[in-house]
Amino acid sequence: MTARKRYWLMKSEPDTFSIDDLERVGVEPWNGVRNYQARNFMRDGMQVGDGVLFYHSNCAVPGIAGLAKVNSRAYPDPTQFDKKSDYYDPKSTPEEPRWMLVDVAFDRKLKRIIALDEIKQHAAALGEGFALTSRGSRLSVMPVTAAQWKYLLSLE
DNA sequence: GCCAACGTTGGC
DNA sequence: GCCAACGTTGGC
Repeated sequence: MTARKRYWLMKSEPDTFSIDDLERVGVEPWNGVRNYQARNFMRDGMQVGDGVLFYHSNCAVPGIAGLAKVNSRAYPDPTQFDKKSDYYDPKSTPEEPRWMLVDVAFDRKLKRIIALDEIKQHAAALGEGFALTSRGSRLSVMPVTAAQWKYLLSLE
């Protein structure tokens, strides 16, 4: 039995990894998440086939740039064991890995970027609990309800 | 590049 | 287990 499809928003800095990069490679291990809450969403919440809003952060026009899909169950992020990686975590061991990731697969680019600016204007419709529009939130992986998903894509 | 907001670390 | 110091995120 499969559980109902869930929805997520995942942030990426386009200078590092953009929706175009994802389109090029097809599938990408979402490495480098070093926040427990974000990890827990990937580890405990994500299922293969879930929908992902691919969000561009820390750039000229932050916003939702495309759609992706969760393409694997969570597994240990290999970069945590790699001493040469920026994401190396000396406190993590292969026996007890601290950081998990999922593979993310390209779905499609949006016809246009749905800018954060614009999303903020719909904050009321999206609800108080939405981490993207709640002040000061830096969460890089967050759940999106089916209603929020539908609403956001209706802006496209 | 600035800096507010937030999460984590570590001394006590 | 408190909390100050520090590091990071990410919009602007």
